[in-house]
Amino acid sequence: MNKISESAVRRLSLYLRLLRGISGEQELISSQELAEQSGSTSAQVRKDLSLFGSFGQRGRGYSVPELIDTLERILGLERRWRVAVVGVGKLGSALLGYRGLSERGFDVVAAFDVDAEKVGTELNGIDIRSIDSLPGVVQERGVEIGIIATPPEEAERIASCLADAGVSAVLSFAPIELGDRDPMVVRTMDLALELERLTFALTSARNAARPITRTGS
Amino acid sequence: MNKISESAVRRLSLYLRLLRGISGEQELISSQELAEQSGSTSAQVRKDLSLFGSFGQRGRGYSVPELIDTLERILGLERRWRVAVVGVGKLGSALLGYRGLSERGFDVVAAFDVDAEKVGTELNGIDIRSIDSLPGVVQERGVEIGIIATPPEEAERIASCLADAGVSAVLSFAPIELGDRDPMVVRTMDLALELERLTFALTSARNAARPITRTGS
DNA sequence: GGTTGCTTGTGAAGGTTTTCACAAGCCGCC
DNA sequence: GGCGGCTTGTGAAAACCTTCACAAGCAACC
Repeated sequence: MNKISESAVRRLSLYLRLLRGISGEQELISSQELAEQSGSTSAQVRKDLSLFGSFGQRGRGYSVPELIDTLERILGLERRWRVAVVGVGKLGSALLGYRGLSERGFDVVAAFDVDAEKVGTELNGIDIRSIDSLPGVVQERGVEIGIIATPPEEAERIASCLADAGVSAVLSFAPIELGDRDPMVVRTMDLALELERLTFALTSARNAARPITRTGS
Repeated sequence: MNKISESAVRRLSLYLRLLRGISGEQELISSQELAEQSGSTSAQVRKDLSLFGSFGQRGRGYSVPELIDTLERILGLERRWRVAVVGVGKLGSALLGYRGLSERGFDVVAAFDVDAEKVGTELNGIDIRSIDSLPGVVQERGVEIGIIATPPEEAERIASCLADAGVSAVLSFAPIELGDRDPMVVRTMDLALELERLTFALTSARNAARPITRTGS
């Protein structure tokens, strides 16, 4: 199979989310409609889907339930995934209670923290365990994906720990670059970086008028 | 000025974060070093920077402090930005207490919620106000960026409300598509969508072997 | 059954981003 | 001052992604 671009995958996820939202209300959907809802173009939608096969009916459009099934299959969502949250600070706690995860097929089955005060307590039905017990718990509960919500200083160590424990993928909220740990897939979400993309957009019009020059002498 | 791609902006933010991390330890850095740390290539680094001018010294590399200044200028970070958090649930509370924001130049100066129980209380030094008072507070405190951390049902209304109040940009955590509200810049962070990118990566090798076919008859 | 209207799937064209490769330029040393 | 080692900045090439445009195919209606 050809390599699928990151942007295509992102759009496929988006289509799926939109389709689930209209499921039941509508039997068929055209690439045009899906394009409007996703802020894309109908050609793009068709191209994205055609990367994986032919799912539509010419003259009619795509069957909503079938397309949902297909996209779930493509994205690996025909089953649920077991997730562990590492770092039960404010962000970690928020994630433990986030319904949006289980609604989309992700079950948080474990939580870890270094803080001895937290270890042993329970939050949203998940017992908080110490980092030391991570390898054992990951194996027992079949954790496949880790979410790192620790301070940045610890993220590197936690990533190694998760990799050693056999976790396949990690989503990190720590604003540091985590080195590759093949075959574990790592992705970082940096909130401030996303805000910086906004400030760039807000500022770039102004910069266009007065080009950036070096500071100092 | 030529249009700058989203991916270039993302990388520039990343370079800046890395440079700040080594500031003081090192006077000069080569595109090669920056590439290694950011998981890119030296040619890419040089191209990204050359989009805005010539900041390096041939044979030596880039001055770390100068490059930090330059990147801050490019990204619009030579000044601090005033941010409001809308929705003080678990995620919103986590954001109000997140030091990573102020460290990177973003000051949370206001917080809003619909819950009458929360309105009037204070969290991390920020008073929580009702949504009704949003337009006034936004204007008084000069809020420029909004962060939407409400349930998805409310996100659309809040986005309109922020746009009407004159906020220039919004980062939303609600997993729904927010329509364009020109000239307000809107960006959505969907946690589950990021996890889906991971499950796609984990699954795609398998799918390559047995192509996706339509379900049903 | 033929005609009309609509929508998919897809080669080809067009556009954008990344990579390549090298001249230009800086530094330090002899 | 000239040479050698190193690194930038940048055209050109390659790779990649998006848009275009149209044949192929479905459905409904006469």
